[in-house]
Amino acid sequence: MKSELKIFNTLTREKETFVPVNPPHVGLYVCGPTVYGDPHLGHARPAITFDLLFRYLQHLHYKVRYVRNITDVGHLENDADEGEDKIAQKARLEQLEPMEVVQYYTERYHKYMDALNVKSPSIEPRASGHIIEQLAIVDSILQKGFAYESNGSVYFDVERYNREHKYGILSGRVLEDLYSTTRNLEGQSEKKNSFDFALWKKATPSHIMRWPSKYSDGFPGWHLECTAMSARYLGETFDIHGGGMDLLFPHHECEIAQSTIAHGHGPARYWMHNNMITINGQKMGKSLGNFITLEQFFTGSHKMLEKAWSPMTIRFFILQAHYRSTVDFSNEALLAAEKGLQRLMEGMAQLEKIKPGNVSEFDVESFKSKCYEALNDDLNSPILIAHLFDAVKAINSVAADKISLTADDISALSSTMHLFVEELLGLTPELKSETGSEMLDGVMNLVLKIRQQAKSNKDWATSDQIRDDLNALGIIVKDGKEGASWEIK
RNA sequence: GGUCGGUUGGCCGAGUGGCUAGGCAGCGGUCUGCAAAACCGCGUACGGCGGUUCGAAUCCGCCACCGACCUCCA
Repeated sequence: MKSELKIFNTLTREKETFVPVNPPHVGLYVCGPTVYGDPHLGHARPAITFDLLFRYLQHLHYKVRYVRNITDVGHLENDADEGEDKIAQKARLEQLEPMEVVQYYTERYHKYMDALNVKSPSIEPRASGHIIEQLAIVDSILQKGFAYESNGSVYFDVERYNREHKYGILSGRVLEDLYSTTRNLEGQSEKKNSFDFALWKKATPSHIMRWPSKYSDGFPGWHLECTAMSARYLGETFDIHGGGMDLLFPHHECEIAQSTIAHGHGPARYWMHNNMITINGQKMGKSLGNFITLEQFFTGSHKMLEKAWSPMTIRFFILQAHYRSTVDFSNEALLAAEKGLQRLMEGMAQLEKIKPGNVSEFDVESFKSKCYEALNDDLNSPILIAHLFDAVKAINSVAADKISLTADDISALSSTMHLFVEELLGLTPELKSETGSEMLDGVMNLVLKIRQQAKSNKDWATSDQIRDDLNALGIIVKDGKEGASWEIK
């Protein structure tokens, strides 16, 4: 039941059974961030999507090498191959060495990915550390006649490529259409066609980030880094290439073209793309100025946020939608996610406390199979979560003495829940109180004991005062069959 | 304009040609000294118009609206 993972391959637009090139090894490459700004909600989506994939593949006993790059050079700010390098621009504006910018935002990115419980990839290579590999690919493509030099820069000849291979197989673009739809921008005279893309760019005198090459002192084109680094660490053919849908064209299309010339074939067998996060139905994007950083989410410091949202709430919110659907942000939706997550985590905690019975009235095996089926079906996390809630309902019913479960089944359910909730979905209980929990436990037990005594004496005034005052302090008292329990809001 | 995708009950969000998605919110009930929590039950939704079919939210066509990509963005 664990086998038969199906994933939607953008290349074929169909769900395909996943078969690795060299089992048990799996090569996974995901386009990482360009580190020139604080990580925002948009960064969380691919990170969490492919984190789930990474975790699941490992669970299936694949030996996964997960490469997620850090783009620290070559990503231009503006129009096609003419703008300022993003890192360089930020460095200029803040009067920093470009690598200071890179260092700072890389650390910020790591910090917030950790908070979201996103596992580190196996390798996190930087574009600037692979200039030699990138230049080798430039040479190779140039030698084979699919690129041309122009004023110290080297451009990929898309028209020539299209004559022998098909340009647009991933995105469904037709080159003829691009003639009319690609913008003709100022200063593109270096290129034969506007849709040609840079493999190597000659640096202007003011450009700080530059490396020597036989073409010019310059820097690599943006699309090249992924081709160079994926080939270096995963080989020229690897299993899965992932990224956001917005990278589908032109970035991934260009990668395929480069790779096809340099290596004789496209880089990956399966292409996976996560959809966008929207705010009020519109894509969240830097250029639109409507993005909310993760820090703002976690602290609530953004005018659109009604309150702070915890990392696990964000993670759960994202996992509650399928990765290929857009997910629309709103405070209301986040509140629903927060409460839902709480219910799930309380169910997990309740599971450790319930008492076994003689019979089982919840089919744990069938539940487990359904959970696997959900993930096997193109990582359908919302369906998985729906099944998890069915289990929570069963757990609560046992706690309420409505149904019963045998000790064996409780144990099996417990390991299944931990597997799917914590290990695979990566949802962990959040520490609500950081200090003095042992002492607090003792104090609370005392307080609740006194309240119980008051209740026994029908001294409702005292018992209610304890409850209400605790509530005002942020501690919720819950009365149950086995006595009262408490938790911090 | 071109290409692609979407339109599901108050909100979010799955989905298969006929069988309850799930969460949040709401309503009724059980439990409770009261409340909270928990449990039980309820709403009978699928953009519009046609078509295929015994039967369609699910297949086809047209229309409307929304979005993404076509320029950097996860």
